[in-house]
Amino acid sequence: MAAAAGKPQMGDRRPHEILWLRLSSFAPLSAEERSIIRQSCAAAAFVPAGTALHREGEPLHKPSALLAGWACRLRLLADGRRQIFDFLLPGDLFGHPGLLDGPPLPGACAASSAVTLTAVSLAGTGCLFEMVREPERFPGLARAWAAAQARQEAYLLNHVVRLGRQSAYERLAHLLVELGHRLDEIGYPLGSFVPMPLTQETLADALGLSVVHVNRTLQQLRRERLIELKAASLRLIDPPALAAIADFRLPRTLSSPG
Amino acid sequence: MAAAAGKPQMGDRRPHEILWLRLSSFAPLSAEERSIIRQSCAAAAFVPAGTALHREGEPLHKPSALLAGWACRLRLLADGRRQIFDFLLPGDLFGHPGLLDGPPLPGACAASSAVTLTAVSLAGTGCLFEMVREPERFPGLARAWAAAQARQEAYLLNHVVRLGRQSAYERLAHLLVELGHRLDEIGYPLGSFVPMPLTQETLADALGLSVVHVNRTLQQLRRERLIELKAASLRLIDPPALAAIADFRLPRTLSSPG
DNA sequence: CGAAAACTTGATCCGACTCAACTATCGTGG
DNA sequence: CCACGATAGTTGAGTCGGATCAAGTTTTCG
Repeated sequence: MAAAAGKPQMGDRRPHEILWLRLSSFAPLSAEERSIIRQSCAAAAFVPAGTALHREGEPLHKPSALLAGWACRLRLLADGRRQIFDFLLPGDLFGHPGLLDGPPLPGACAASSAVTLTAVSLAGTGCLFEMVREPERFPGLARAWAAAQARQEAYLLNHVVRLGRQSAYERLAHLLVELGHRLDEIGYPLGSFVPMPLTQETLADALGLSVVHVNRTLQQLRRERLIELKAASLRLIDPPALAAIADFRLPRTLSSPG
Repeated sequence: MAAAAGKPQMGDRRPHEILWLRLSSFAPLSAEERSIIRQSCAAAAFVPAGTALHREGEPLHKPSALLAGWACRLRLLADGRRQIFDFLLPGDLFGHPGLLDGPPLPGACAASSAVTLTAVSLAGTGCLFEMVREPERFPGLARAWAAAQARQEAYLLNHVVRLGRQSAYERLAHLLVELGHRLDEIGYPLGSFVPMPLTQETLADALGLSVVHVNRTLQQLRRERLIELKAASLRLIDPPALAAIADFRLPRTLSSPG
């Protein structure tokens, strides 16, 4: 499949390009840093859908980056209920412990599991992450990393708002707009058809709803011509309207001209 | 022993001790680092209840530490709904941007507001935080900081689980056990009476419930002799039972012998 | 001591869940 | 290429947890 025909821009370019583009959108990177990134992506690992990347409570190994495919972080309750914390898209980093300090925090354990939702390709956890530990030598990488972190936390806060204070209708609108913006950042323009590999059950586990209710709510969004969703493909027909419904706010984590 | 009579252990010691104890529970600190902490706490600022520490979208200033009193991070929706993300207790750090990288991430804005829930005393945002930016020189401080961060994220994940997949009864049990453990760490033994300055409305805004329902659910917990709650004082009568009800897991973020 | 804030209580309503089919789509092997 | 089972999506009926509305009552504090 690889290219999937209709996909615009750099949906799935050379593995290292997605990571390069993503990180350099957070902070300017030197040529040396760029070459480190390329090197780190050279040995990308392929992982099938439904694989656990790490499990809650396990000591966490090296952090890594998603180059292609989707994954999520989640927790399983004792009685089988599932809660998804966030989604990992191409270009996203994960596996960070407390982060970029010297010795890698011994005894630190993952507070969540991570599972692939589609087939996925992972950056080799090689030199790249040793580098991040030397912020003086690689200031660009270190800053990009920290900014990506901050961004992810902002998304987590969005998620808390959805779960705590929004209706099913608002939650779905909010999440879909958020994903739309994230996909926009990695080359799928907002308002066009973008890949949406999440099943309704996955959406339900993320949004704290039942599958049945996710289904009905999606239909409502379709009926109102706010979204188009078929196969594994989503189009936000009216992003501003969706954002208004959901009280969605772009994370102004950093950069951004004005 | 400063004040307040009935409070056990080091509930409210000299300001710098709480921060010292807290941070050194995360990583061993050198004498030099300790003196930095003391210095930073010397100029503690007093802030009354109900004060905004910072607002969403504002560029964030220096990070700081709570030495006494409670605060919370929250977001306000357009229509007045409120969602509380987490609570800040004595010894907690806040105001972290993306964190401890070199130049302080220009353009980074707070993704949440922070408000004091009681009168509060804040560590002077002086030298302490300049120090954290030089991890090579102050490895203990840097690691403690990162660990505290990781811990806070783990609590945020707990919160997502509560909101997404638990009943009102479970949510309250879960939050109360969590607070119990956090208070235990700062000198209020688990199972004893501890300060609980949160109003039912605050609990409601944290747990995504209505005030009325928080009230009824608290009564159920009292009726079942799981908690005792009066005035601004809470006692977890049966922490294991509460933890079982709530499927509560201690964050094993780091250290801890085993 | 009075007013505001916090907490209770009861009645009613509704958003979302559950249960239980049923249909469509997808991948796979015969 | 089709038959098949499996996975994902759809639909309807009935129920319930928690919201809302509308009084109270108590506590706190100036």
